[in-house]
Amino acid sequence: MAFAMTNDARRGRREGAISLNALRCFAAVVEGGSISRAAEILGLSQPTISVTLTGLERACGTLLLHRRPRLALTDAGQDLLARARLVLGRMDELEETMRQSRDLRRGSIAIGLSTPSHAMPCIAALIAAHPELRVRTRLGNTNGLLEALAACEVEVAIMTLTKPVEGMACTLLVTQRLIACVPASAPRAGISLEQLAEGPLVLREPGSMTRAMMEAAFAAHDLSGRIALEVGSREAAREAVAAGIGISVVLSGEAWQDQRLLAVPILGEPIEGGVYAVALPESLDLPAVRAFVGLSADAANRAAH
Amino acid sequence: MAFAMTNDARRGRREGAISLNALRCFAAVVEGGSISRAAEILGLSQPTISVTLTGLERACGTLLLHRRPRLALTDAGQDLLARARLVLGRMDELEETMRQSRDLRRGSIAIGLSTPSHAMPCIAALIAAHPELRVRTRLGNTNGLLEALAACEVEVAIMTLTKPVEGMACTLLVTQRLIACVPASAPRAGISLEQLAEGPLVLREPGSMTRAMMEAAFAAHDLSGRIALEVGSREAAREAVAAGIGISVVLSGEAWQDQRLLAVPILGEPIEGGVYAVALPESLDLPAVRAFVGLSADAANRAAH
DNA sequence: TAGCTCCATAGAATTATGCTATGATTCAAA
DNA sequence: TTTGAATCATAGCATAATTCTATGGAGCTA
Repeated sequence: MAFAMTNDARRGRREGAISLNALRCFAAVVEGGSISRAAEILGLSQPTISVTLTGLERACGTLLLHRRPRLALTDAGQDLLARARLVLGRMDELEETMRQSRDLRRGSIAIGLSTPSHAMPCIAALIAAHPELRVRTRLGNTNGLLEALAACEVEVAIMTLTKPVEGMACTLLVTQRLIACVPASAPRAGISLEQLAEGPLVLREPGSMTRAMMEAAFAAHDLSGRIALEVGSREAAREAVAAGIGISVVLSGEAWQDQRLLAVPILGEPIEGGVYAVALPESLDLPAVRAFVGLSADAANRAAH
Repeated sequence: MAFAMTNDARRGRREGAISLNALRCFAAVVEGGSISRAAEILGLSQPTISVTLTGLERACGTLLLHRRPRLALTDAGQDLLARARLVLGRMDELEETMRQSRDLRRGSIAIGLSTPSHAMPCIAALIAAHPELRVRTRLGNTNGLLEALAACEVEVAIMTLTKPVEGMACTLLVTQRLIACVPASAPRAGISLEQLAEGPLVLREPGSMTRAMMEAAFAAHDLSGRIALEVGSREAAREAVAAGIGISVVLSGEAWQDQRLLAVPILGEPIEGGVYAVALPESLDLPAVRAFVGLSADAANRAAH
């Protein structure tokens, strides 16, 4: 053998995997026409490109470009270049996609809500700030929404709670008290807990926080409410009261704008609950959830003024 | 703010680039349905996958999959998965392409040759061993081929040299001597250098190694050949001798099978030259060149027996 | 020949990558 | 309820990859 065995044997070894970095270097070298120019383009030092390129050739098991007399792609280099550009192109798209997701210029969020009148301004703020975000909503009572959160059916929910839920990230938006709702045809200035217990009451189903708060208040005073009708929605409750079936309770912020009804305060110690934005702790790593919670808190602060 | 700021702030940081490795982990986790399973698939440990996945989420700036209650892709995760599979697919193709290039199941080689009768068996061996390799040839004299090699117009060449060329990887295949070629109509048993110098001679153009060897031999003996005709190819020389224009010289292995001609030894010290496989040193990193040189040496060894 | 440009190599510092060991959480069965 | 198995996360450490600066050699130009 007359040819030298200097470093050729080492180069011939097939070792290491092909890295994105190496492909980027290679493409830059071809684009720039020289290793030094590639280093400039990539903002790296010239030796870095040189070494990376050598490593790529080792990984490919073949020379990729002749350095003399001027930079020239070999056959395999030509092949590699086309495919490297394919890979890098898809990679750029992928990164752009993630950038859009992070900036909420893409993607979607499912929001649960038990108190639409509180939730809608928050949702409106979200849509205004991120018009390209797809927003879905789901109505339910507190218990149902907590289950939906645990099952990842919604990412975040606006709901009523007496206190933050263990294991959930709960952001208090506003504090509200329960008020009674009576027919306008039988007006009164206020109503005591005892009078409420006598009913007849129109209450929501178990699982509703309004119902739970009411029952807790009765229990604390050794009372038990006489429930005339159990309803599955706020709308049903409104019509029931308007029809004279009984008295209902509702959060102050959710009082109906209805001529047939009258909102009256419950006398004695106020029965208070909070409207919270609730999410799984890890869901706060979703940019859309983080943005929604933040905007909701802002909206609540603005409304407090 | 009611939600904890444990490690969420850290995760929200946008840092680091997205690596192929991370994408492979992510795809494996989705495919396997769990982090542990993904570790199995990839032959890595479970913590490695866990850490890599967290790093990917940090790089993307968003949660990619919910771990509770069961593994579920987020919106961004769904996006990422599709694009990750695109990138990884192109990457697999790229690696397969390089594997084929390395194994000579793809690609091409340009071979220069000055002595077809020596080169063709080598080329035949190359084609037989690697039928999918595209082979091009180019005929020329020694000087022309050396220039073509330097300009990367051919990757390797089979040519005659008196000694290895500096700066080129030269593999000696066989050693041959010059013989004279006279018309069959004027037969003789041998011819001295002096008789040759008297001519009339039919010689190749400058740049031909046969011509250079002849002139060197004349100069060493203080002779100068009388050139009757300068020709640009071996075929022209053959016809010139057959036509009785003069005497020609040729390497022993290149003697013509022609009834009109007679090969006779040159008396005195033999004028020897070697048939070499020549390439740029770095071109030996091309698998096709390496294979061709190896096969050529093998073919020469076999022929020597 | 002198100077300039370009590429390759060496040695050192920083960063990535991957492992083992271990803790925390969840789910199912005793 | 409690225990055990399974799964994921974290910590600490070792190894490998990446990138730098400094320097040498080769080719081109004035």
